[in-house]
Amino acid sequence: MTNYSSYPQFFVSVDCVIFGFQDNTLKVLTHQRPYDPGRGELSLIGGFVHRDESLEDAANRILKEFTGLDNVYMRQLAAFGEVERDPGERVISIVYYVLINYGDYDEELTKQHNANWINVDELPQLCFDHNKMVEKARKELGEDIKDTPVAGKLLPRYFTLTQLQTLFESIQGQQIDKRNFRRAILEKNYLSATDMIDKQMSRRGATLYEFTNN
Amino acid sequence: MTNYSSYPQFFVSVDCVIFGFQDNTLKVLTHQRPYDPGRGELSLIGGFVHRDESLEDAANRILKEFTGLDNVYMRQLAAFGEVERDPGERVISIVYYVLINYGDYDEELTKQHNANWINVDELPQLCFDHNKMVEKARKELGEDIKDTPVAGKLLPRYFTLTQLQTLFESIQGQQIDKRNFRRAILEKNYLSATDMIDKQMSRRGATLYEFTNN
DNA sequence: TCAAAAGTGTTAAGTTTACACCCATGA
DNA sequence: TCATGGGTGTAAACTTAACACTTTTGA
Repeated sequence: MTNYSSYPQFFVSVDCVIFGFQDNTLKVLTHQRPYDPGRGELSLIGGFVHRDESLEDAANRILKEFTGLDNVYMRQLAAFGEVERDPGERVISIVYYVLINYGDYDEELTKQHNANWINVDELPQLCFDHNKMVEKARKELGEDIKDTPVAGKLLPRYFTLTQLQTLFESIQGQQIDKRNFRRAILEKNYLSATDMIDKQMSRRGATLYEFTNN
Repeated sequence: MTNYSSYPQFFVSVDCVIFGFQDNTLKVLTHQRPYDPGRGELSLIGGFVHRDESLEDAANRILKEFTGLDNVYMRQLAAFGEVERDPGERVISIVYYVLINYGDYDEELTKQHNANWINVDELPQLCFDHNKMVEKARKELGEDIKDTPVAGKLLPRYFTLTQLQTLFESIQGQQIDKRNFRRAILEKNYLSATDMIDKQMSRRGATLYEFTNN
């Protein structure tokens, strides 16, 4: 028979680095921690893992609870397990990074949770080791966006190439040449042009694209 | 006051995918699981996290216990947390991949633990989700070796370029052109030639190299 | 003297970067 | 008609890939 009972057990939480893109800026969803320790400090969206759910299920449940969203793109980033990372009790946290289309989340829910989007480049101090989590997630996202079509997860279904380029620029933190960007991204064949034109940004109007095999 | 006490707690283990390179083959250290569930099945080297140690400390402790080695190169790979991954109890496992020089480990210790090196390409079924762990670790190692000097961790201090190339080939699973390989690896400037010659493999002898800033 | 592994350069193909002007439109 | 963002091609630099012969030496 199994007998692990001489070993210690731990609280296990899931923290989500939820990225959104708005006003040409990469943002992270945070909220004010509603309980001690660290009550009132800024925190990533997280919660404890339940007995009957996998880590990924937990992340999905928490995400749904805070944003109303289902079926969201997420990837596990790392486990954070320093002994004193949570000054209250020993908690081991599994971190996911999550990409959502800014337009999709349920504003009522985020309000209820005191959740707010903060520019990634202007993050204040977050509780515990959450700043490290964001930093790591951002680095990872910067890699992933280069060779997988994840950028689409941060945009509405239809978008212009200029929007997409701005997204890349804000994730990578550097300017990109317009012609080179367009050639490169179109060559990858994840995009298809629609016959719609977006006139929000220019008199001339820009072709709207969408990701195929999203 | 902190009060997490309404949340469940979990056993947390660390599993190590320990890679070694011998006979021109990439190998993984496994052992026979000494307790139920899965007693006698092949398992990665692992153990439970203790209360007062970080995840990385746990990995180091376990590594020392099985191989006698300290200060070993390791990186966290992922957390595995499916509800039923361990058929005995719910256990969340944090996986590290570890690179050691095959010549360095303590053979007495590995014997005591029934540990054995197995060719990565011929792994039989391991217990639980351990095959997945190895697969993921191998993929990761394949990436890391391309742009960081981690290959050195799998080799003795002094080695020939042919040995190094064979190591790359066995990690990447494909042949590499000798001239291109040598040029590329030397350009990276992690290696320095010694004035020693290795005559094990050829009459002529091959220059021994070492990694700088190991 | 020969078998076996070590060592060594060049060319072509492909990829990445840098760079500047015309287009279409609504106000 | 003009201001604004949309759209387009080419050449140079660099990187990667393909390829074959000579060297050294111990048996």
